[in-house]
Amino acid sequence: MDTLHAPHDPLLAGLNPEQLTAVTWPAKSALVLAGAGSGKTRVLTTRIAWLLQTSQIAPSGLLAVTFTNKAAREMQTRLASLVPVNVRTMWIGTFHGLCNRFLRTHWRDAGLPQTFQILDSADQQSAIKRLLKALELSDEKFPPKAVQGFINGQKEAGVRAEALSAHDPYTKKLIELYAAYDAQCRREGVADFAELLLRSYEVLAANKALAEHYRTRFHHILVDEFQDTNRLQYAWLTLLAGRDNALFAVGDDDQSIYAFRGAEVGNMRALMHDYGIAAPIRLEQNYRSAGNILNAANAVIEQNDGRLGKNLWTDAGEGETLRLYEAYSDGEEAEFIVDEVRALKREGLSLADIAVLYRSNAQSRILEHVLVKAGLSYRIYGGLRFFERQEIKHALAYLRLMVNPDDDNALLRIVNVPARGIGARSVESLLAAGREQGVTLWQAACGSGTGNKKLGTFVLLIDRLRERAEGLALAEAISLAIDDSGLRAMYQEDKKDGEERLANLDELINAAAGFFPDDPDNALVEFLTAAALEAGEHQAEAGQDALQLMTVHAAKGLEFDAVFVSGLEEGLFPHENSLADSKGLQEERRLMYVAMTRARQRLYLSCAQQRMLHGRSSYPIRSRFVDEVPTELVKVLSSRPKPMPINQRAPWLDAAPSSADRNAAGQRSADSGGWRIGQSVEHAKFGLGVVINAEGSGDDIRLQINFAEHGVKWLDLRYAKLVPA
DNA sequence: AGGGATGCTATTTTT
DNA sequence: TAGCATCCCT
Repeated sequence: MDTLHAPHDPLLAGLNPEQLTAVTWPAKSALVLAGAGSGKTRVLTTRIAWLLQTSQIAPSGLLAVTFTNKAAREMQTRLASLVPVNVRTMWIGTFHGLCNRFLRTHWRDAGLPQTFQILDSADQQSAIKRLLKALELSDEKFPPKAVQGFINGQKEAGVRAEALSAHDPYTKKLIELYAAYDAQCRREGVADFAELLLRSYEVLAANKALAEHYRTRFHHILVDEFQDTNRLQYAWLTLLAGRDNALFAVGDDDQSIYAFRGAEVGNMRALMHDYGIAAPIRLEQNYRSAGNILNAANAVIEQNDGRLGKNLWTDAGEGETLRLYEAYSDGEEAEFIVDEVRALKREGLSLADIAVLYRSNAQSRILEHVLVKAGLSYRIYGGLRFFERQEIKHALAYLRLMVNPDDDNALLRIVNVPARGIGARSVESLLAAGREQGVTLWQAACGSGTGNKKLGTFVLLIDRLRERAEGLALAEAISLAIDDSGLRAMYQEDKKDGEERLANLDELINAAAGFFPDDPDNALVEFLTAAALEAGEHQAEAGQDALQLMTVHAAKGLEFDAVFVSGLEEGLFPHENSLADSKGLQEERRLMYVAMTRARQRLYLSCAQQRMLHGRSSYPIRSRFVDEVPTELVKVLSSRPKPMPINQRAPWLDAAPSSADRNAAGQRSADSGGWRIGQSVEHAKFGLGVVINAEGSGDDIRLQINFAEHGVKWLDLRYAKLVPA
């Protein structure tokens, strides 16, 4: 590194000049354009450490915000290794985590119950469904997801229902729904994710003294992944920063891949404008990837416009060229990848250092299929997380009810789980009672008195649980709830997957035993909050060495020795839903950029000429992104002919026997009676090819096949020996 | 209360 | 194609 400029302070040793500039930036706002693999996290944590070490700020005077819990944890861990501070007491966390902390302190100002509970997306959706039912609106006309999107979108723009107006009746109704939903949440003492942010913002905006208090406190505000902030988050940050505090934002506009959920890359320019930042500090030296990979990625991202501008470089040499493989079919693409992974493994790479990336989750299926066949261990990111499991949600619902009985979502979830004779009609009348009296279901259940004996027993159960949990350690309280609610017994009866669910419930008790609350008297509320804000790892650690499979989105922030970017086809990557406007396409290109910059040494690009999509064969063309990579950086591993365009299908093909469907799905079948256009086949003499046309019927069928080595031929099925390939 | 039939849809996802 | 949600029936 640059020893000439590096001061003697060991904290700063080894930083390159740009990193050093960023770390030792004076107490004023800055935007750091941090390219992939440029040491972003290091800069962020080292700056905090430097500010502390040089006594420019006390640990309490600093606010550091990230998007994910993982990033927050990493920052805390690394900071703790640099300077002797208690990172737990510092305001380092996610936007939502910090807002939650704020609201737990200022719950009165925020008009929330002290024990308010947090709705995750699924909870929010069921709350909305319930609301739609209560208002007798068809979820045909008002799809819960759309309503949810509307509400969250407005909240993330900082807009309440009262501030909205519309002329068309549909939007009017949506606004009404938004208002009714918020009223419902208030009644039940719950807050959704966006609400945490908006409410915090509003409390600060409405309370000058409080805002001033925090502004006097937080002289340095640091933000990670700034390109992912939404409007509300930016407003919240600027509110806290005021005029005098330093807003130190780190981000990369080229890695902005979350516009679809409200991220505003424009916040980067806004920050420069609003805080008089003349130019961003650019971190362009990359410590991750070989030169060829960087040059390829640079060439692709250059096709975008409106960039702040950045060019990654490395002094580590060119490394290997990229490899491109064009397969006949999705199945053959998967086989290629698996073969190649095996070869890499033989060369000494461990599977955990290899990743297969794809644009959409559905693509993992075929890869899994081939991996299982090959006996390679793999790990797929995505899917159900721990706190999203049914049995965990059930258990948490009991706990939530103990803490806040007005939580209707929680009550509805478990009022009859396990079955206690409170069926649909009892629930209906309870809902009706609540609606009539304008109270929560719990209040209605208590009020009904002798009306429903079974409901009374349920109320008693919850009350007794609450009393008995008093004074118990967290893990014991949870264990008690699981036992006395009957959940444990219920899963003991369940032959199907009861065993696994019981194991998960025990895991929940374990998690509670290892949970250290800030305030022991408030352990249960804190635990429930943590469960909502941090739903857990995406999948249990596979433990052993396993190939990593994930979407490109999930790969952001990670790196691997070898990376396969698969399914590089028009319509898939870039995805067809993004092709309508250039904004969408440019986000897809950033996605490609993210994918490519995950690789340290070797980068494979692959695509297929035939792919099953929504149950049909499609014949995509190779992604434009592949062609945006300079050819001299790519070694083409295969160049096989594309199937001819299909102008007309033979009528009999559309009524193909079921065996044809199975063949088309990529499974080998002993019965090779049916063939499909686009299907890969193998011929003893001509080798591999693709069916491109057909004629005849019954015994007299002729197929036109495009062979890789021998070109296009017509074959008579009566004589030709063909096998699916 | 749960299982089977039916129908619809089909990116990306953290908190 | 397949996964799901919903509905209807037992």
